[in-house]
Amino acid sequence: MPELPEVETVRYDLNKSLSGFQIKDISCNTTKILQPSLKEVIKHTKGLTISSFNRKAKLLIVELNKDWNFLIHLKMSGRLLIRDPGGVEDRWTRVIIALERKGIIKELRFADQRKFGYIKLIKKEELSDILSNYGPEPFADLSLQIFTKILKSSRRAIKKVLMDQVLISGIGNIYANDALFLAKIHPETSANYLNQNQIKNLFEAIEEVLKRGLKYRGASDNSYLDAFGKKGQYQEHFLVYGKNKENCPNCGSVIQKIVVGGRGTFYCPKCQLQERK
DNA sequence: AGTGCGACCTGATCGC
DNA sequence: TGCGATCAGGTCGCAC
Repeated sequence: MPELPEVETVRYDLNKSLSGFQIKDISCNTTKILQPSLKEVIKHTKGLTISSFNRKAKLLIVELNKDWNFLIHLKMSGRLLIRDPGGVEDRWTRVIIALERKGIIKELRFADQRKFGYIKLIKKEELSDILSNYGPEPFADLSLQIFTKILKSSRRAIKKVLMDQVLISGIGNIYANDALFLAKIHPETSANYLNQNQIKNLFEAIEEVLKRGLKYRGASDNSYLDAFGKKGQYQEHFLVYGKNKENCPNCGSVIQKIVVGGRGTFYCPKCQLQERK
């Protein structure tokens, strides 16, 4: 679930709340989530201070004041929670990072029902190599011109292209569905079949749905919670995602569910006409 | 090379 | 009611 708007919401709040905090201790009850190992991570990071929280695509980057970064991926069910020690329990807590700043003690907890997510300690110098595997970032380096080039170079279904992190950063299943609806494009249309007008509409639709996601602090259709343990609200504003058999908000037709790239895909058969596979 | 698909996990929900 | 099957979706590794 966590896509660009969800990860960005978490990043923003963590950056505001936990920058300048020092790592006092770390615990972990699910070995593979904390990499390379609890022992190694403690050895290199105990006593370091968090400089800032950054983001690339759906990846959260915690910059420490020495030569280290944490890379955190929430995958489907991961949560990062700011808590007071001894306060509420969070189900599925896997890693706890104990933090302190000017006598204030906080915990950053990583909770993940399905254990797909991870916290990985890397050397700062490894970062640019890792980030080079991700495409341009919407609102930053993805321009209409670059977007056009990306679509022209692939015959794959447009929805798969939108969700391919190598080509474009940050778009997942929810926002891909809603952006294609907003642009009135069928999700299985070949990317390189779209004309310039459609490309422009889609480019603008992507920015629009991501902006809505950010405005509503993410979509909590399933397990997503923000850094304070609160739900986002974008699920109240879904256009077609998850609305199988409901009526199209635009024309009233019945929304269809198909599978594209192994993912549930929702569209209006009237507004988003199939053009070419 | 480009593409597609199963595996990784768990819990909620569905169907019989 | 109870139990097994199915579904959810981000990314990696492998197969064609």
